[in-house]
Amino acid sequence: MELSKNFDHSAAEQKWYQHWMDKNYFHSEPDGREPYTVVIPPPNVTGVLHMGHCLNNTIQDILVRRARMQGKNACWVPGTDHASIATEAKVVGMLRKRGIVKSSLSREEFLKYAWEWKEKYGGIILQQLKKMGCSLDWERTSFTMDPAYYEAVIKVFIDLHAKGLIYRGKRMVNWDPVSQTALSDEEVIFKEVDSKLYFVSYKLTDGTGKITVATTRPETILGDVAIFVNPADERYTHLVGKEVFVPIINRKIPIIADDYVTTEFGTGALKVTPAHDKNDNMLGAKHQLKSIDTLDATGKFSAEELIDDNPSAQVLGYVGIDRFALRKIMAEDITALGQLEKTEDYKGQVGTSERTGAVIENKLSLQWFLDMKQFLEINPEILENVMNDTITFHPAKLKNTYKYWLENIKDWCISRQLWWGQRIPAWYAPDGSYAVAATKQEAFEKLKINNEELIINNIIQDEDVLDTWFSSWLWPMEVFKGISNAENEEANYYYPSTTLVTGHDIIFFWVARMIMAGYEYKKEQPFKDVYFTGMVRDKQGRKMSKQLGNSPDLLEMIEKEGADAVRFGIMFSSPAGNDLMWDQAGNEQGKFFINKMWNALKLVKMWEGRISSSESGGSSFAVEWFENRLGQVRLELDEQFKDFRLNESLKTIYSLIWDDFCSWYLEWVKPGFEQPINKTVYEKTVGFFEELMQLLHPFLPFITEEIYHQLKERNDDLTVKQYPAVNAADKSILANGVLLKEVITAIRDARNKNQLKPKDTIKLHILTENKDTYQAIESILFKQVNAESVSYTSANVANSITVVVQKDKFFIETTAVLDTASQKEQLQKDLDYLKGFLISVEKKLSNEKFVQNAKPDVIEIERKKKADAEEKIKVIEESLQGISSAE
RNA sequence: GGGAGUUUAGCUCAGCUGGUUCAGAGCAUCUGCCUUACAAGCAGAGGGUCGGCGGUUCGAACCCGUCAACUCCCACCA
Repeated sequence: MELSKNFDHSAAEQKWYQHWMDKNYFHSEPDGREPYTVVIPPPNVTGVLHMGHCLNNTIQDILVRRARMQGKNACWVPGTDHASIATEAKVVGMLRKRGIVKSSLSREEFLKYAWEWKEKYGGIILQQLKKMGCSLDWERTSFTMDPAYYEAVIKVFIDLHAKGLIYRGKRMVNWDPVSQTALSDEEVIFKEVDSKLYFVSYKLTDGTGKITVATTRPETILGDVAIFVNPADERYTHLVGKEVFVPIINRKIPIIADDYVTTEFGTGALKVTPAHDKNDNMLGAKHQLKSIDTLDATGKFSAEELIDDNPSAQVLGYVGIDRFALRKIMAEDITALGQLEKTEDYKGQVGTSERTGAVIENKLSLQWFLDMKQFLEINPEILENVMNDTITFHPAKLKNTYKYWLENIKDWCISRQLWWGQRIPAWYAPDGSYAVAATKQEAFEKLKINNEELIINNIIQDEDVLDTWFSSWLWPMEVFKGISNAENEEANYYYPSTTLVTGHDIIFFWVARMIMAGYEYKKEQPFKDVYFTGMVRDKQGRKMSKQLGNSPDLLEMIEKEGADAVRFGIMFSSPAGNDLMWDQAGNEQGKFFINKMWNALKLVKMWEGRISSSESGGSSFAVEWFENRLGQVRLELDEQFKDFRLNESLKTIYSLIWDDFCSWYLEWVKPGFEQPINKTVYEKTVGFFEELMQLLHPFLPFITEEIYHQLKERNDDLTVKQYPAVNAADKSILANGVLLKEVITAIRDARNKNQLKPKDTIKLHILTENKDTYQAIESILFKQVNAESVSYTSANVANSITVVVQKDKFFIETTAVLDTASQKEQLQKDLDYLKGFLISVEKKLSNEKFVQNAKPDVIEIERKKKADAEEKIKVIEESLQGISSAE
């Protein structure tokens, strides 16, 4: 069958993925083999594939495919995360478009819409992974809100609550006024913003003067409960103990001394609003001050807690005004009172919501927390086993980051004021008491113990759901039902998983917490290696983002350029843990590479029809050399894979195929025009090509499978073909290969420099002490430098171009006019370099301290260098004489 | 404010235990080729004070100190 001019990626991708699926190659069941388990970092169910996923999943696929070909029982589990905030926001947005307001719906109605939405759009991202060629076990697709998974999350909550690790409390939390929910510290992103520092004076109640404070948030003034100064600050010592009026509202508040206050900042006087700031809250608690919240859940002014102050009409006029608008109005109103002394420009950090981008408010709120410190005390392996590499981080530098986080850990706020997610299994009685239980009935039984009158219909479940990460931290266990059905056969076989591949941006969100859950519930690490990928950036170094529009459409790209080319592009430049600058040019290089292999295939297929049964002729050296070269590279690849240096592996294979196989080997065995090819050589060549495809397969699965099948008729598939054992390489053959390449290059260079046309033939004379070596490679040399004859000589050959390689001399006899001057110049240059080199080596060897201190083998190498250099100098000097005498 | 990292060719990066597999790769550039698989190619070539300074050592891209620039993480001094 005639081969197409180019590789048709669309057809191959469709054909082979379907074929692999039909054969069920990606499905895994526990058996006697060693498992190689990878759980996908579940993308958001709302997500679409982007470059980050492309990198991440390509890496996972490479690892999994290689493991599969190494005879391991590879299992790569796909799935999605319910992503409570992100998904709820999407559903709310969708409803708004249809003219439905969330608050008009009951919880059940809302969830019905949410599930509808999930069923419709939820699986898209998984389908997209198929386009990339990912060899996931689709029969194991999981979702963090699957019934069993849901049950597992609830079970864990109840268990941790029973152990006293989960508690409910009124704490200062990060409040997102847009999604109207509490957030964990990790979900808050600090951004630098230009703001203003307002200098506001507060009048002393005794009429003796005023005190001025600096604040960035004048809108919180009505919630002030005190002014603080540093006790050592002489400017204010006389004021401590006095009272001032809060502007506008004229509530009396005290001036208190506390060394928390920095004298250098602003005026050295600090207004304190315990309801709106973590530090203020801490100060308020320390000095037993009350807390007055002046904002509602949406960040609008609320006068509810100001009721004691008999708010004026002016104050009531603020009700319902958004905090940022209020800031301006407040500044104006204080100015009108003559109490705004000045403003200064100020750069400050503002916390924003990771999901909505809204500026976070600190808010005192009743929430559920996980006691992290206690959790870590119970499970010291969480830190220890990362530090001692039981769980190995790649790159290792992230161990520090991990350690620092654990050592400074704060309690994890796990409740969210949302509907989409696992609903907190706590039930409240009308008297405010509550019970944590799996079902309403159980909760009722518990509550009834202390409340005999209680009626079941009067207890109500907590309205909130759990943080998404409180479900995804169970992922490596629960995808095998390791929580909901602990100690089942599959969980025991596949857990702990082998390698986790994820972005370093979720080391705290996810990786650390999976390690926590793993040790708490399985007393075992969740994975052995963690490969952290960097962020994908554009070639200017900017993060890929929707706003910038610098993120290419991955699916469109795959469609156009092929999955293999895209995989090549992203892998070719992605060192572990470092950000990678993605450039379209990488895809081009991938396409060129694929084309190169396709052409090599065409060449080999051309030989198929003219195989000579004669065993004579052909180059046995080329075959032997490539066989050994393959073995050498296989060992190199093993090392690289061990350290997860995947981009280096790809480069190694790339060069092996392009340079060693195509540029050297195929040229060496290529028969003359329309000449037959030796049968053994042909079969070996096909075998080599197969092995190369096998090595490359994890990286570029489609083209390699296609070529594998094109090479000859067969019933097996590359995807599951097992790697052969590696034989130790024969060093002398490899050395001869290096020599041969060097000689060919040097002679070609000499031809180039002497302006010989490619078609001009030459007569080659070799002056060497190792004639045997050259006789083995003579036929290749002959062909590769376009010589009409090769012969051996024991003396310089006059009127020829002289080339020196290692200790051997080559004389190129040609009819073309020779430029002896440039030849001499070149030889002289080499000679000068060698002489300088020799001097440095001799200096080293005559240095007593070197001879004393250096390792014997290093000295031996230096001695050899000296001898080699001396010999080579001699050879070049002779050549120079030869040229001079010929003139 | 604390911590970590980076700095090597025009660009993106390797360089793992200090020593000839140590100054490398790919891309880009230059020269010559439409050579019977491939011009998406072939054959070659040029290009770097290894961020600066100082030190340790027989020997430093590599170890130490220091300065500089950039990046990231953590931390809400209002």
